[in-house]
Amino acid sequence: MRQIASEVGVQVGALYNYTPDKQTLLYDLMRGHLDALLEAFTDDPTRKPEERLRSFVQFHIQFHHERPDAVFIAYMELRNLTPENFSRIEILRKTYEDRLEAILHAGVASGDFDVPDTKIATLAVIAMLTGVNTWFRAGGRLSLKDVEGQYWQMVRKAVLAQRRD
Amino acid sequence: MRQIASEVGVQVGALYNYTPDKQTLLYDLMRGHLDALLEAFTDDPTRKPEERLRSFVQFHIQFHHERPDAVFIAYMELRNLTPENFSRIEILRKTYEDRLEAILHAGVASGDFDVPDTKIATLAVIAMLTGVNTWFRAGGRLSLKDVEGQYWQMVRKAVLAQRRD
DNA sequence: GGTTGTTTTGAACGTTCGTTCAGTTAACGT
DNA sequence: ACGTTAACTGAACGAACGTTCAAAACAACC
Repeated sequence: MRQIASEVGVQVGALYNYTPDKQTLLYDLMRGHLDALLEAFTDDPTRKPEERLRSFVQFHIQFHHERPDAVFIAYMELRNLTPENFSRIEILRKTYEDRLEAILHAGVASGDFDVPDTKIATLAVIAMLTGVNTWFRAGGRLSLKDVEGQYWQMVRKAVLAQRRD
Repeated sequence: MRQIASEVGVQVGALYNYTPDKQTLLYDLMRGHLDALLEAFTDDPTRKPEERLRSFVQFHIQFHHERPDAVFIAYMELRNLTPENFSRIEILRKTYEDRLEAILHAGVASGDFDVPDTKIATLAVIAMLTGVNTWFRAGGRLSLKDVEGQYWQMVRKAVLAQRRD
């Protein structure tokens, strides 16, 4: 709390005009992040599953890249939530996962995708995409667009139904 | 330190017969985990890249599943290392990544795999596999063998050179 | 059984932490 | 200019933290 106050340029007591306590502040930060995530994501169920998945991959990478601090907190501070707040955050996270799973499910139903278990594929894809935040920094060898393209190709191939031979 | 002492069944002062300070204890835990990881992993460069990759996937999932606490610490406590210790740990982690990258590189060279950038594919695969630890618990709907199989299929398809049509 | 060496205890130290609050300062409509 | 409301300061509180150390307990060997 003292570090936050100092970076904001205020004494620590002043923070308590904005949050009842530290736990609530942490919860509000995470909640705000996940609300923004769910609000920003758009999906058009009338499009082809492959197009919807491509949109998801691009969206996820871009959204997370723009908010490295929020993403870091949302992952690393989970264990400091009270059980009640943890449950609330998990519900939001699950909601987001369900958006991806719906896409994978549609693709399996249409025969475009082939995965044995859409739930597992969902978690695998999200883990893979979120991993970008741990290493990607703008200004390096590759642009974010390059990275998006490469991850999209890997995700696409991983779930696509293979032509039989 | 008091919590560790209490779970060990000892007073807090006694811990300092085993570690000079808390930072060193944390570093030793991480170091031990990564040493064990590198020691346990085996790779046979004379086998086919696809076989080597399959071994890697299976090994990674199994090894991490057997040590949930060590894995948790190795990821969540990174930020509490001093810069010197952080660098040392990063070197070990990079060494492990290089093992996987060597496999992917061999596969690309032989034409079995097709990825634009083996470094990115390496990070993507590891992030995806390590993600298993965040949700898999024995005794659920799927066995660890099932999970290994499904992740292997996704990884395999993601990096495999596609037949052209 | 006594001696030596190793471990553990129990208590204390100086910091840092989250939080509170009386008192001061700033903001603003009238 | 004044009065009211909102925001911030500065100092304090109790608790928890990492660490130290003299004294006590234990272990191992002759």
